[in-house]
Amino acid sequence: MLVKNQLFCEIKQKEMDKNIVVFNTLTRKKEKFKPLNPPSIGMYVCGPTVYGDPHLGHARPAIAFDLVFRYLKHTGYKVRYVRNVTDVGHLESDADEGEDKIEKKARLEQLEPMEVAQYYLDRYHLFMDQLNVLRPSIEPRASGHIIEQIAMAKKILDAGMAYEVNGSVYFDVEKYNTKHNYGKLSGRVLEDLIANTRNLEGQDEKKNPCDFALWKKASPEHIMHWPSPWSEGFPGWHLECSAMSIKYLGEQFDIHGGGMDLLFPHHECEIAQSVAANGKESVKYWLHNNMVTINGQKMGKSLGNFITLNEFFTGTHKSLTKAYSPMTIRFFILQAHYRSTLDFSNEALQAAEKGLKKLIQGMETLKKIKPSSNSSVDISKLQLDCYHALNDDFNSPIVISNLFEAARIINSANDGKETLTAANIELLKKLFNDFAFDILGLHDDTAFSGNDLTEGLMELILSLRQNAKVNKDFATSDKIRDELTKLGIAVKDTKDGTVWNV
RNA sequence: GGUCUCUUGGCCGAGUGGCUAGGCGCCGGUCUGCAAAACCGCCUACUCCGGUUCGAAUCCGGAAGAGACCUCCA
Repeated sequence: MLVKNQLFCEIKQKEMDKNIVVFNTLTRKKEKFKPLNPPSIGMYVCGPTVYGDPHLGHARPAIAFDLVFRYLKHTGYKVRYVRNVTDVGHLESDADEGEDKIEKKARLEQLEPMEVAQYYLDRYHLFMDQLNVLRPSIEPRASGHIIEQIAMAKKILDAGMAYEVNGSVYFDVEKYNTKHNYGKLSGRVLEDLIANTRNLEGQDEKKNPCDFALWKKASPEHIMHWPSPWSEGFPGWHLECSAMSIKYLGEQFDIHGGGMDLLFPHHECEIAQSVAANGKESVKYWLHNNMVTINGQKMGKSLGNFITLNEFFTGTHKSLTKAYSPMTIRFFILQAHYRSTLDFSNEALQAAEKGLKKLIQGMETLKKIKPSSNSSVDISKLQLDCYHALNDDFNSPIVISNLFEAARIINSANDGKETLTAANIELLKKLFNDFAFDILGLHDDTAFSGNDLTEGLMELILSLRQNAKVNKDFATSDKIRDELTKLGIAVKDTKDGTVWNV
């Protein structure tokens, strides 16, 4: 019976994996997902620039593409997932006069640039691990691929699509656009771009304000620089992703992901670079996640309205009424479709926290359900609906709604209002294992304690002790103090009230 | 200013040309020493104005509002 059931599931699964549909930004339509070389899939996602603590906005693409990675693997594909680390290269065009971001921070803190990058990369890993985001197959660093980037810039120069000025190399957008379409991904028209691009200082080297740097000559105060045929310098903003994706996934690969804010110019430039260097586009499906908003506005570095993951986990940001566990954050993000904006609020986060708890408890309750000889529910429909939802552009909210329905069935069965057969129970277990744990990557961290839990508990214990003292129940009040002492917590009654420390 | 996107009930959020997710919250009930949990019920929405249609919240046009990108950003 059980074997038969599993077989049925496997067959169903094979049917399902051929029907994945993804929204391709390139065509602005949902398209049938057909890998270039099944069962292998190449996926590249733009990773973090490691010069600050990761915030809620960084969790969105990490989790969105973690879901894609997990689901594609679940359906039997062999996925090579590459996510880069930007530890050099992003120019700042404002008052900093082209100073490298990593470097700027380094000078402020009197550290080696690589020391700063390493520190924040470690922080990034720490928080992503807590969010149960799987590590990518390869995590290449831009600083480790200078040679590849120089080689690609050379190819673009050889193709006549770039020019050198004073040791810097720029991509010739206008020339490229005579043969190809610069703007095909973002839907922009070059003439409009030229008319609307701001003229920033220090850009007189460029033929056209739209041209972007492939290689930039380092100014004397620049400490991060590498030798190249053109100058001691550093690679331009967009080159690393093109060079590294092609190096590890080939000249053509299946999926390229990233935040919608990278669509232009970053991803547009990647396409131009690939076409100029290799004569063909490298990406088949472009997937973009939407932004996390706060008070209706994008949460981001530049606006300074971001809340770091560390602040969420400890409840230490002024906008937070409490600490939220990593799984609460993960669940909160998965409750919205990856292409929709997601608005942060304490209320929404608390709703996510309670909802997740309900699911986790449903799974626990399932363990004690006694099987009946007949069934009053159809579990396989829930399973099928979950597959349909994921096949339809990774619709996690629908999956979650089906899991809630499963939890409702479990609770009702526990109340004797529904009946479940042994097969039903097995299927429910499989449902939670596959979708909640394996694909959505959720697990039980309800015991997670933020700093405020200890504070709250101590406040409670000490108020009970105070009550005992007021009632002259000194046996109880002394017992509380002695037991706390045994636990390593010192309690002292001062004239300003009771204080404690570990 | 240019390009694009969005507007769903108290909140968060799916989705569809007719069968009107889900969570949280509120209220009522069952249960309960009290509470919690659980279950049942309730609150039934789609910015506005036109049009197409037997029928639109869903398609088309217009208006208003919000946002993203055009500069580093996930």
